[in-house]
Amino acid sequence: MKPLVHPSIDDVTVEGILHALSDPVRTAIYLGMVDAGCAQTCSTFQQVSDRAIPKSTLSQHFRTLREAGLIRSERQGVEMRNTTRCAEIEQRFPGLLSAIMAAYRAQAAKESTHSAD
Amino acid sequence: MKPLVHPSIDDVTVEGILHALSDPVRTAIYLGMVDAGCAQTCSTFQQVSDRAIPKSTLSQHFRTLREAGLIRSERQGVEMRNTTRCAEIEQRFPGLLSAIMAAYRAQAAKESTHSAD
DNA sequence: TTCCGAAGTTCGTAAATTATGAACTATAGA
DNA sequence: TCTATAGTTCATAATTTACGAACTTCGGAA
Repeated sequence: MKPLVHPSIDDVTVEGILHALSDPVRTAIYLGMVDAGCAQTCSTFQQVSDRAIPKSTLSQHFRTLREAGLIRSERQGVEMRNTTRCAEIEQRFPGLLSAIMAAYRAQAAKESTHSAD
Repeated sequence: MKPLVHPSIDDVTVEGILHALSDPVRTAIYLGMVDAGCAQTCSTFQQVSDRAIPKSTLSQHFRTLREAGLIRSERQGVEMRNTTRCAEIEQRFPGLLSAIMAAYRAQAAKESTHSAD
């Protein structure tokens, strides 16, 4: 297996971050990791919003998040511990991640309200 | 020609915005419009960062921005007047656009510094 | 040790997106 | 009415993404 690639924070790009977070599955994964506040394994997310994601697809999504610089993955025994790189990104692009996450949360809140109209 | 489609602000999604702005050409267009502070035509952007963009491609990029809800386009004679929908989006997703634009500007600033290292 | 199962990755191919040239539409002005 | 300009649409090539099947690793039995 190839070693994991993590871009240095200076190589992280805005377009990479936006692209990674423009996919609802990856966003669900990322938000889940942020909410958990601690390392998460891939298999934690096999089920995303009522939909079962094939593990090969899930693996690619984690790779996208990793290569965009959003998360850090470390092999630990047979599984993978994933943590967010929020702090580094906050330093490089202040306010970016929190604005995106707030927007997603606002959208989710609105959607759930909607069905009760 | 088909009439132009503009989503209502309530149908604008975060993923749509992030996807639209994860492309460097579209971002350059959008930032250009914001900087100009007034309506811009498509042809203003035929040249984006040293690269000539075919007009069919440019047309698609404008469509993507329009359908994501980022801009409003109105036919005016033979040309198209494009304006941003910043204010509406700011209301729906406070801070999102300004954080993204600030991040892009920070990145551009760093890149131009870089060559002078 | 050797074997087995769990967790992920990689590869090949199908499906979906995107880019772009060529042809077309609409409008202003001569 | 003719022509040039600004932009759109369409067809197709190129790129990206999804996912099943096969593979790799590691941990824990037996």
